[in-house]
Amino acid sequence: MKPSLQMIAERAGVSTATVSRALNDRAGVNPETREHILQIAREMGYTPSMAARGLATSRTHNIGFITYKYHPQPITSYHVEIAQGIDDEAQQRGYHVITRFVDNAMMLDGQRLALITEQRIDGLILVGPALSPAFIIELYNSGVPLVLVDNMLQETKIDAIVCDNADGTYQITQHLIQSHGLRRLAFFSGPAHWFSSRERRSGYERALHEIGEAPRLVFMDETTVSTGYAAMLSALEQYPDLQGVVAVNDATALGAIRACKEQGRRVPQDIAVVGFDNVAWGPLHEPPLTTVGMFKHEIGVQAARRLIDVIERGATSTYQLRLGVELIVRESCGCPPSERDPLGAS
Amino acid sequence: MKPSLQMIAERAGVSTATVSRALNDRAGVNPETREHILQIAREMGYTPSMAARGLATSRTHNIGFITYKYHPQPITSYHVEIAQGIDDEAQQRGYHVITRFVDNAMMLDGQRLALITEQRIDGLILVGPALSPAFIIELYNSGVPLVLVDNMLQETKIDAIVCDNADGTYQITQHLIQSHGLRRLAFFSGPAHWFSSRERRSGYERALHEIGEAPRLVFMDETTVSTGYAAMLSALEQYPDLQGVVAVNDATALGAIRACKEQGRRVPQDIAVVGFDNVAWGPLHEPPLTTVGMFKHEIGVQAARRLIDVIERGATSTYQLRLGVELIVRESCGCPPSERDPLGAS
DNA sequence: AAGTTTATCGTAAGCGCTTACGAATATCGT
DNA sequence: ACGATATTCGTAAGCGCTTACGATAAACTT
Repeated sequence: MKPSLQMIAERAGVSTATVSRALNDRAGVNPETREHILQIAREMGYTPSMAARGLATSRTHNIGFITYKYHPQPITSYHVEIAQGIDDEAQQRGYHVITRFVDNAMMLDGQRLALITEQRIDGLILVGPALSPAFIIELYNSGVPLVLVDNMLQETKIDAIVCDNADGTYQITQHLIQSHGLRRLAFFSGPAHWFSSRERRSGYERALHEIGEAPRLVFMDETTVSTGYAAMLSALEQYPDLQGVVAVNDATALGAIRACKEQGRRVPQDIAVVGFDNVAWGPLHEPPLTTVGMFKHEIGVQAARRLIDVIERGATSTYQLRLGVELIVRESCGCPPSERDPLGAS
Repeated sequence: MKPSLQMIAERAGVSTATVSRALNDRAGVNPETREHILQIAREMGYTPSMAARGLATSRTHNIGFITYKYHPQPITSYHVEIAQGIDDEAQQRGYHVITRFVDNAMMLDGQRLALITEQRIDGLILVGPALSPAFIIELYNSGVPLVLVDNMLQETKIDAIVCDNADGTYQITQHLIQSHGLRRLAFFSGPAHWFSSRERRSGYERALHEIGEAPRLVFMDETTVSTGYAAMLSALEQYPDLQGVVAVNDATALGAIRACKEQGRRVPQDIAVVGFDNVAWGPLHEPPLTTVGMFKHEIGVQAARRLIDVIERGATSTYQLRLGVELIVRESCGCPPSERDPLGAS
């Protein structure tokens, strides 16, 4: 029989109210009796029933982690790392995370998430640029605390944690320009309505603008290996004198490189290709991928931290955090092999 | 104000008991009143509060998904695909999944999971071979329904969903033997106490035994790119006449290939290397990786299905399901390039 | 010393649901 | 037509916790 507040109260010779106060560190209980109660609770191995506490307080100590159900599977461990960051912070603060993958059908026509209507969660973290704005806004309007990750709805005032996408592409484009003397560079962009695509594109454009070069854009409706492959074929045709490609992410960069190889263009000698995300297999690829890394674990931690803060203390103003990124130079940009970390992190 | 059972009862002019019965499809309510009640519930957009229901029934409709917090990040999307399978099945049956990453510290000395003591979940799915048997057994003894994935405790009678590891390595080893005429093959094994390592090793050994060849084993204490790399160096030294390597998973296969390249051994011409897992970047590697694929999504679905069955109907006998695997022939075994699916799935 | 504040703790209601039990009514047998 | 059985539904208790409120006692005031 699992010990209840009731049982502890009897054993300690006090009322359940006092036990509750003692256990929750609330004022109004004598230090001695408090200690006594805690002692007994410890002995009996007491842990509160979250259902009961939730019913009484209408707080669950659960947070939702919503992400898009990519199909096919993306090639990255992106979500896992963010999820770990979230879980680390959540665990530390006594929360638990419920994961839900949503697809397009579920985002349609006001499908309220069961998570919300059943009051299973105190707040939600929405990850990725593929979640539709309509869906996000509807969740927002339902009143649950919300934090966006890797996405931002500019018009609204929804909290968001993103990495500095523009700075990332700016840095990596500059690297191609300054370290390798390349000028005729294309950008392979994802859907224009994706936040990260837009931002990454802007960083690339700024770098090109600074040297007075016209941007060369290729748009893809997804950001996978195959769309990267197709984009490269189209780019080679459209811009015969192309010197390099800044891809919106690593998966498309990889597809692009594959296309180059098949077309007899050597990477990086004939054409440089760089990505964004720093996926785990980047160092193992041939050539090893030059890319921009984001601190995924940290992003998760920050998202959870903000969400829990809002849940517990309420929100005053909007919180939109932009975390820095790191340029990761390997060989696909034209740099020589490096000694350090030839196998990557894992 | 969120509609409650109470409010529906008033509107319908019946008691809450009747509403509850109607909503839960229980017997003892007139078809007409039932329809009337359902109608009103629909109009008011009613969804039950899980906290209240949970308190009354001591069932949460939450299941836990516990996995090891690998560090560094593994190079595979393994967990994500399984998680999606689990979530798909869970969602369909009205369950939600709480994910928790555990590390060695948390598995130590009888740390009861808060998930259990706080009664947040009705059952648990434990994924991966890295969770310690002591930890698993303790959870098991606490009485929560349990399903193991990619792991199995032979002595106990804990439910498990695994893939046919032995058959996988048997098939792939046979492929090296029969299609490529190789005989002097090594197996790179993970920790011997890992279930999947043991099984995979046994398939390899069976294939070698059939041709009367002695097994060549190299043990690694982890199964990462770097341990694969180190294992290859050691194998080349130990077995100068080595013709091929069956690696316990793709990450180690990749590390092994990297080592070969650095040692001036061509893969697959001088030495064949094959893996297990069919990670997403396999087709993009040079050479494209020959490997064994498991149906990760299906594994997740089956695990969730079994778990929920046990939760709802109780367990009679042990359920240990072994799902088939598929041999995926690419080029690292020595086969010629294939036309189909050059970019892989994504 | 009487009134005022403060600390401690119990009483009891309530969170939103489920469910045993019994009452009322309807259906069936003969 | 009368008792026996089945169906429908309300009453009320209870799940394990929190919390407003009030009672009591202790510690201050001037």
